[in-house]
Parts: sequence; structure tokens; C-alpha cells
Amino acid sequence: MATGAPPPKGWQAIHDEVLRRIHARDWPPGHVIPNEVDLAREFGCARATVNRALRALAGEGILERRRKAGTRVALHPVSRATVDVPVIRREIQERGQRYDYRLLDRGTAQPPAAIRATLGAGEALHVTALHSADGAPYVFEDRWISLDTVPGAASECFTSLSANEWLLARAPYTHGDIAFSAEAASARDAALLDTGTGAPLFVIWRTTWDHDRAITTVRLAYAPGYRIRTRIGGVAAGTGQGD
Amino acid sequence: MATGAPPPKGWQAIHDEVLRRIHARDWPPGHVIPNEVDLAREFGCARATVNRALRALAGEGILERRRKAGTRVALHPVSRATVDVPVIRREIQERGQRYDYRLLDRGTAQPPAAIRATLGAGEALHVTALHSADGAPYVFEDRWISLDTVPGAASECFTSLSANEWLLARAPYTHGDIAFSAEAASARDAALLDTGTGAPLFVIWRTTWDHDRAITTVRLAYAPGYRIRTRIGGVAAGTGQGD
DNA sequence: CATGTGATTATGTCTATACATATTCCAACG
DNA sequence: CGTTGGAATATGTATAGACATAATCACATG
Repeated sequence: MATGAPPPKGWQAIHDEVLRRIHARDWPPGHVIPNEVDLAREFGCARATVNRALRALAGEGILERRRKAGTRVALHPVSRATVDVPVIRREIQERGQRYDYRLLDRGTAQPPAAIRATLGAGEALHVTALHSADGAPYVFEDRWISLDTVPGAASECFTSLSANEWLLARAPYTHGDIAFSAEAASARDAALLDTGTGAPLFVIWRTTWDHDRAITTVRLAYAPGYRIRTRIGGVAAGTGQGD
Repeated sequence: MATGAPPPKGWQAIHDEVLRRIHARDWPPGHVIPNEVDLAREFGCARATVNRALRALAGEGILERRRKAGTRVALHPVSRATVDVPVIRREIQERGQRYDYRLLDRGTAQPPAAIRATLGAGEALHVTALHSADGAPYVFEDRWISLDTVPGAASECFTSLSANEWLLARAPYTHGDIAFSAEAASARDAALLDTGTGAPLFVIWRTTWDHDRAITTVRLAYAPGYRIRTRIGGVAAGTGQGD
């Protein structure tokens, strides 16, 4: 009875049919598929509709498109996943847990060389804090904020509002770099996160920029057991389509 | 001299101008922005062009759109990153390193309960293998393949072609789940990856499906030092736009 | 006051047409 | 033979108009 989903209409129907042909090996990897005009004629729709469907498939990494050269089935499809990195407070509260934030330290200093390489040579604000869920340590935040880019941060205490949320409101970024890795807990990590030295921690490094000026670099060390979940395929998330 | 980029035209110009107004707090978080018709009039373009720009911003998590309710600036912008999980062989070769694949074990068996929960009750093929880069162990793959969904896998030896690549070619998936986490190396992990027991390993769990039938579940344990890099913001990756 | 129902409205999508732009291909030329 | 320049072509994008759909809001009704 539950057929799962009604047969899609419009550009999604074309999306699905093209995907079916790729999976069925009608169009094997590397194959150049018919051009938009021909597909539009075949499907009995406007070229813009075909364009929408093929553009979505290209966004999923299934197709590769180049002007004049045409559209071909990707030779090496990658798993393209969209990961939502939420604000920590919301991440905790949405699971129905109590959120606590505790500022550990705050002060201006000359950042270490590795941080200076991205933040620039000037003085920076160093903020460390602990976020916890239902009283249990959740993530240890170690952040440097560029006082060149965000001078207003110098007069902010960050005792009740986390630096992340303050920055989101006051210094929005245009883009950023993120890296996920696994690190062994240092003595300090371990003490704060209530685990043993050397425990495997999921760590996110993130640097955000306002155009070409670095705003902040942060290391987020999550308590053991943390995992990031996401999905691939289906209707591509993050493309703003559908509901 | 290098101005960085030429001023964008068309829908990207609208995208950028809307983003500027959000950053400038002309339109603060929660604010309902003008509707597409009004914006089109203001920018002197067609509504479809505004739609394209706003749809892109919604895909980036900056805007939230609902029919009739209109378009509002997101209250809690999330960092929406698109992560490309490439085929391991390519990941290594694209860095100019030599890729080696070694099958460790292969056999049909009754998977453990945790795996059965997703793969289903039937027998499954268990494949373990080691991928290495320039002779150094890179990732340890521990995979279960559903013989219900992919009966052809039973007669495949996987000695020279990795199970991942064989599956990509023979049993394409429609969607999948991915989880990133940090785990302590087991004795076996440590021996294979040439590290110590308890070392922090970056681990990817991935399950892929063909519609509602699970194809395979794999645990990929990367040698210490591995990290996944990605970016957020800018022109949204994975939306298939631009070149 | 609670509730249901229909008008209203903003977004979602499609069509047909047009022009822009990147790339390829081929032919002419040195 | 190599190089260059233009024609051909497929995608990228814009436009105006139209209808579809979902959600809200106001109003009438019990």
C-alpha cells in the first residue's frame, strides 16, 4: 500500500529518469548523453526544465557538464554529502538536553605561529570555553579572534554568550574552511572533557573569513562518542529545492 | 591590481546584494524580506532571476522560504558544508602517491546483530581490505555486502578490484547514510595501520541503499593524521551552478 | 469562543524565446 | 606542418507570462 512516494512530476521526473538510465547502464560512465534540446523534445517539455534536472544531477556529482562539450556521465562519481554544522547550543537543545556554557579563559595575546599564518600578524583575542549537555562536558572550544577584523570583540566578555554566537550576530562570514579529524586528547582536553589522556576525540577546525580578512579560527574538541551524521544522494540536500 | 573577481552579473549579483543587506543588518535575522515580485521590480529583472538568487541563498541556509509565508532571514544559520568523499584510489593517486590495494579476507557469514539491523536478515559477504599510499597503510576497510540485494557479489573475488569500486560499477546506490567519528584503534586496527592500540582513528561509517534495499555497510578506519577538508559559504558548492 | 471554509498571496514550476559565452572543430594561411 | 581565426554548438542565463500549490488570514457560522 505505502508506495513510498508519488511519482514525481516536472523536472524531478526527468532527474529520476536520467538517473535510472545511468544506473541501468543505458548511459555508462563517460558516456555523453543527448543535449538539452533533444532531451526536451523526447520528454515533451521545455529546455529549461531539462536544464534544471541536469543541473541538479551535476550538483550531485553524477553528471559533468561543459559548454559545447556537452553533458557526460561522471567517470568517478564521488559521494557528495552536505553536512550541517549547527550552533552548539541548538544542537544540544534540539535533543532535549540542557545546555550549559562556561567561559574558561579570555585574553589578548600573540597567537602561535600556526594561527598567525591564517589570522594575520596582529594581536588576537584568545577565548577558551566549555559547552556541556545535561551537565556532561560536550565540546571544548579553543578560539582565536582577529582584533584587526573584529575590533569590537576586545570589549566583549563572552561570559554568558558564547563567542560563536556573538560572532554570528556581529561579524558574519562570507566563507570558511572546515576540517574534520581525530586527535588524541591532550592532558588539558582530557581533564575538561572528563576522559583519559590520549582518548580519541573528534575535532573540528574551522576558520571563517569576511572576504579576504580572517575573522576567527577555532578548534572544537568533542567528547568521546560524538559523531556527525549526514546523507548522500536522493534529492540533494542543500540545493534549496523542494520542501 | 588583482581585484579578486569581476562584479557578478545576473542572478549572482542579486544573490550578493541580498547577502550584503543581511550582513549589513538591513534585514536582520528573522526579518521577512520583500517578495520576489517587488525585488524583481527593484532590481529591474524578471521574477525568475530573483527566484534563482533566493533559492541559492536558501540552499546555503541563509534564507528560509515558505509558500505564502514569504522569505525570511534564517534565525539560526548553520554552516552547511558539502563534503566530497572520493573513491580511495583516486584520493591517493591525485596526490601523486602510489596506490596499493590488498584483500585481507573474504567470506560469507551471518553478520553481527548491529549489521543485520540495516542489511537485513539474510547471509552477507564480509570483505576486509587494506588500502595504502606509497606503501604506508592508509585506510582499513571492513565491509558487509548484502547478498540479497547484490547476489552477483558472491562470485567476485575482490583481489585486484576493491569492493567499493566493484560496487560503484555494478550496484549503484540511490542514497546513503554517512557518519564521521573518532574511534580508538583496536588491536587489529593498530596492527594493520601500523600504529598503537588506542590511537585515535578517523572513522567513516557508510551504508548505501538501492531504494529501500540496503546494498552494503562499510567501516573505513583511516590511519592517524587523516583529515577531511571542506569549505562553507561563497558560491555554494554542490548546487551545480557556475563553472 | 471555537471552528471551519474560502479568498488571498507568495513561492514553485513550466513554457517559449532570445541572447551570451565557452569550447570545440575545421579550414585557411603562413 | 603548425598556428590561427572563425563557424558551429551546447550549455548558461534572462525574460514575460502563465498556472499550480501551499499556507495564511479573515470572515462567517455554529
